[in-house]
Amino acid sequence: MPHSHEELLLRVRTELPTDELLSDLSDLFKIFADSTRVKILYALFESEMCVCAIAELLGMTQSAISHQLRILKDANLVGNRREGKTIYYFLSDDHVRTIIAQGFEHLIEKH
Amino acid sequence: MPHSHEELLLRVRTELPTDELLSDLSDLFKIFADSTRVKILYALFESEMCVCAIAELLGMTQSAISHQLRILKDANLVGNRREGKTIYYFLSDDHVRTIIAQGFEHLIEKH
DNA sequence: CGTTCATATGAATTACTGTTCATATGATAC
DNA sequence: GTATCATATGAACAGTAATTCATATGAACG
Repeated sequence: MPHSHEELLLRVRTELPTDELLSDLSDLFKIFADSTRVKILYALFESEMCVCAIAELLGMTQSAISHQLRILKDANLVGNRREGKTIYYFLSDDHVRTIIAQGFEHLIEKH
Repeated sequence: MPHSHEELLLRVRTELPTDELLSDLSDLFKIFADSTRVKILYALFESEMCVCAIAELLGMTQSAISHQLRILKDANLVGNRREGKTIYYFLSDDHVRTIIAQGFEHLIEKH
């Protein structure tokens, strides 16, 4: 330590959220940290889609998409409904849009 | 495929950003997808800090913090300045605050 | 010069994560 | 019932990523 930073450390420590909350926060961002999941979410911006349509859109196997949809659903970012044999997935709320849009803005600004 | 979804696929395909852009986007979120990095960024909300102060604050080794700071710097999320032997890190812009705040809002809303 | 302090870095290890493959579930139609 | 279609799931594999350890850089001070 260059010189005593005790006051700073104390102040920052009191302002810092709990480990649990910060861990939850990074867990949330983990979901957006995979391009397949981002593509799925982006696709659902337009319209609800069934699993096989998403798979065809992204050129990936049904299994891979299904695994990712489970992660998105566990995180409450998407919901689904059954219609016969087909299951349609959709965005569960508009927070997803905002978070992704925010990331996009940052990218664009940094060209 | 349950029945023809060709029109939908075509429409979504045209709206979907390029693979490269979506990949960049998930790469950006990857940086927020680790609790150590989120803690570092959150600490820097308050004030610029030297490496050893961050290490002490988080109770981690200097090496671990240094590795993570490099990642944050490569992503242009933090900058640094030297003052003698000490190197101070700081947030490079306010986009970081916005992105993290947005994530927080989502967490809080979902309790 | 050499020593010390603050930080950076490369390699190794461990832990995690995404995809594939094979198989299971679950609904419809016959 | 059986067959088929859409989806889910578990295990295995491969790639990635965070931390540790040892060491290197680089500045200040004697």
